[in-house]
Amino acid sequence: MDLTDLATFRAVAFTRSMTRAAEMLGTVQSNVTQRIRRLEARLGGALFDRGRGGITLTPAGLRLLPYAERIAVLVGEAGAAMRDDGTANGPLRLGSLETTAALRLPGLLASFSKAYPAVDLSIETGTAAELLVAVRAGRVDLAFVPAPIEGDDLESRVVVTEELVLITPPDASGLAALAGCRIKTLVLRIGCAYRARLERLVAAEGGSLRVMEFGTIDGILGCVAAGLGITMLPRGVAEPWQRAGRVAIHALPPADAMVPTHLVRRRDGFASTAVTRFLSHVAAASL
Amino acid sequence: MDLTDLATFRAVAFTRSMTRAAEMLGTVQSNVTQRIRRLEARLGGALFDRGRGGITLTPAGLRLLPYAERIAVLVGEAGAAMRDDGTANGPLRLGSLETTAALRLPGLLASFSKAYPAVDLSIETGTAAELLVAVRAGRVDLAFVPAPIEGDDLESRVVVTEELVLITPPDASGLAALAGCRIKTLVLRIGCAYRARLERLVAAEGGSLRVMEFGTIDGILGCVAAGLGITMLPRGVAEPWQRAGRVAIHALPPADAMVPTHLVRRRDGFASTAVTRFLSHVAAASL
DNA sequence: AATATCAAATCATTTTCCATGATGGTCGAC
DNA sequence: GTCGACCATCATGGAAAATGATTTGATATT
Repeated sequence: MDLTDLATFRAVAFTRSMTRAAEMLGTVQSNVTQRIRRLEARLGGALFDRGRGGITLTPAGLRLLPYAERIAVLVGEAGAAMRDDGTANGPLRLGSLETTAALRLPGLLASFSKAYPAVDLSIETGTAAELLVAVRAGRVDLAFVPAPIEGDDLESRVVVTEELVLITPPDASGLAALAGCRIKTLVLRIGCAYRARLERLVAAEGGSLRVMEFGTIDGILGCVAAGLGITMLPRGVAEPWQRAGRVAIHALPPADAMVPTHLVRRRDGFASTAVTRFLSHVAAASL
Repeated sequence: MDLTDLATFRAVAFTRSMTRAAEMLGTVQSNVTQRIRRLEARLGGALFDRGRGGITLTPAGLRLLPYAERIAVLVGEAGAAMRDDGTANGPLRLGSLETTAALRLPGLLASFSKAYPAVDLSIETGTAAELLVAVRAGRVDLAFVPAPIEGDDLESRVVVTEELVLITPPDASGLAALAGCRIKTLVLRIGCAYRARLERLVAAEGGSLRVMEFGTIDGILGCVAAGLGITMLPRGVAEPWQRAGRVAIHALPPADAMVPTHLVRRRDGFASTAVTRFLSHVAAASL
């Protein structure tokens, strides 16, 4: 079995087309066909059903796919492990919620980057669910996500606890005003972790929600300031806007408000020196 | 990175010689040299120190080796997973203590083999520690080992509890006779799991041990019968010899005597249909 | 010091393998 | 029917791998 064959297999499974897999891999269709056929011959069974309108994985192919993924991840890590010479260098891929990125990371990354200039930091933002997928797939080394983390293949540590607050236009009253109303709420992304909390809270007060999705935090706050709706964000993100008098902040009952942020990583993944250093850097810094 | 390169790397690391690695792989030395050099060039660092009297792994090579092993295991399992069509067939590799193999397995294997004739059973015997290594390395699918099992990468289930008994020549008295004596004991292998118990027991009575190592259970029992020393084995193994009047069996206090035998497997390993069937077969059978 | 020995590196040659582009076949849409 | 999309097949040039012979280097032996 050849690693190139496995990569080809993954590409075909992903695109469900040999032709598209070929261009994804930067090669020609006949090459893909040949590799797949050879792989099938070697393994002694069909991996794809060639049918009308594209090709689909056979049961055997379905069983092989997760192994192909795991092997690909492992091969990538093998190279990283070998290259790691005990000094913190190379890439360090972080994942984070947009709010965490805006609120907590700038100072942290600046000091870490100053301490370890040889590390290439990169940050990917997304919802908690997306980040966990990325960690599991090995696309990011570490991710900051709000609890809870399920699954024993991941290892996590609470690094900071955010206080979520309700954010309204400056003239609105607090939580009580939610009762019975039909309120427009503004969220960052559809899968946003804070959204569920906001929905629960509003529902508990007898209100109901309409949701608007935004791409940026400033966009949300700007619209709240303009009276378009309400939102729920960490206190630190909203405070500058409050001080400017553009929005009002309303504290929530602690049971609803406190969200621990975990720094999570794959348990069986390779912990590069850069990862190790970052973990202790986070532990030493007070976020 | 090529899988063949990784295989040659493993072979060289294992044999600590390119020449011997070559013959292990069925190729020529120059080929091995070239592959290693190419691998080193691609990964950007030396894997071996070519020094006086053979070659040794560099730190980078040491870091790479466990990945090479894991990838090799995974590739093997990938093939098995793909081939598995839901019927129990193909190889099923079991590990067991010699005593368990003699006492518990014959009936079990006979009935399983009759129920699933397409499964190729093979058994490897060794000490508990050796068996756990074999399970972790993927050399065996399932192993029968005495407790305790440590590590959360393994999954185990108690399948039977053995009663260990003290075995002496027919004319000897029981445990009390150990006090203050210097006794020759007979064990199967140096790392034998029962040995530690025997030592503890004798030490508690104020005796001390000299150990003789044997290759077979019958060898041990024969020597005990001949008055050469004492041993400790599961009751079932010794009973035929007792009935023949050749040895005496002395029960031990239950706290020392009862040893649960676990059936253990890798948690993240691929459970072939044959493995699944064997597990339920064991659960159904009364050992 | 000369040399025998052993293992790895190097080199030239043969062989194998692979990517490519062209072509053919099949199925569905129009 | 014909066109378009898609995969299979085939021949070929080129690249990479395996091979056997040779060289280099280190070590032990006398």
